[in-house]
Amino acid sequence: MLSKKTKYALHALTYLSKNRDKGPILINEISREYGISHKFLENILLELKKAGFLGSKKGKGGGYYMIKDPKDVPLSTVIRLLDGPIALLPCVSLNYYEPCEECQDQATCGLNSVMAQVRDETLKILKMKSLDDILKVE
Amino acid sequence: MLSKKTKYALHALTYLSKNRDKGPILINEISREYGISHKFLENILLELKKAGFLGSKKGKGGGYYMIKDPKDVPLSTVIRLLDGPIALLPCVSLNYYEPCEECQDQATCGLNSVMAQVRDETLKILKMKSLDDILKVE
DNA sequence: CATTTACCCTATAATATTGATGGGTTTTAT
DNA sequence: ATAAAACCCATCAATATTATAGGGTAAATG
Repeated sequence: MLSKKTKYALHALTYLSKNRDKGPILINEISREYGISHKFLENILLELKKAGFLGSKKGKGGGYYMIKDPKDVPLSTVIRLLDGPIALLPCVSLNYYEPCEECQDQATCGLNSVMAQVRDETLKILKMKSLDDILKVE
Repeated sequence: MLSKKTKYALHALTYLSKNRDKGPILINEISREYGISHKFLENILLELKKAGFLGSKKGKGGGYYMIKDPKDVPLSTVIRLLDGPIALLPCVSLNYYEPCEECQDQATCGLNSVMAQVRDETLKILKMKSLDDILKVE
């Protein structure tokens, strides 16, 4: 399941995408819009900025704004950033790999190969689908 | 990510599948084999029994044993039983559906439709693959 | 200079999930 | 009758998640 953090991030990103022409947008505006606590959202937006999706401007008239084209923000990247691994097992995670303690031989582990398949199919979709694809209505 | 509970369940099931000819098998034997606490495993085996995968016999010479053919135990069923929903959003879960608070219109929600796709592809694999498929070596 | 607003850090608490434990009951074989 | 083992109940411990709060600093605007 996606965490609220990730959902909030996606909400914020879609909101900022829809309002790209309006210049910097206040944290407060977004948090009010979606009922997210100001401070919690602050952290999320900061992460999104550090990841290169958003820009920001301080001081009066400041706020956050999209840097990237929504088409260039795959859902997989957002989910990984906020939620971590997409894979169902650490031993099949591409970005957060860890060997599994129990299984002796990964190459011949039946579960490993099934979960690698699941990961591949999931990623195929989440990499293809971008922010732009969920903008329609939301 | 799969919980330890689910992983333990899969381990127990594969162990019992491999030893189907040996009659009832002690909780202790399985817990020693995989380093799972006896009590925790007890709960898991009980759930698997109630779900109809396992049978049990009390008293001396008792233990747990497979009832179903491993071919008839899809991974999706085991995961759902122990871990709950497979979907990434409650609003696209087939077995644990809940509407999402934020989104106004599910029919036109872009995220909903993407996650439904992911669910479908994931389920396609996890329904097709059974316990039997992960028995090879493990 | 004063105000605004993002930025950064810490801490806390409430809640949920996950994993583990302890103690006792019932069934069964010998 | 005794011992073995599943069964059942309650609770706790550890961890992660979600959210809130407070304090301040830095930059930009007017």
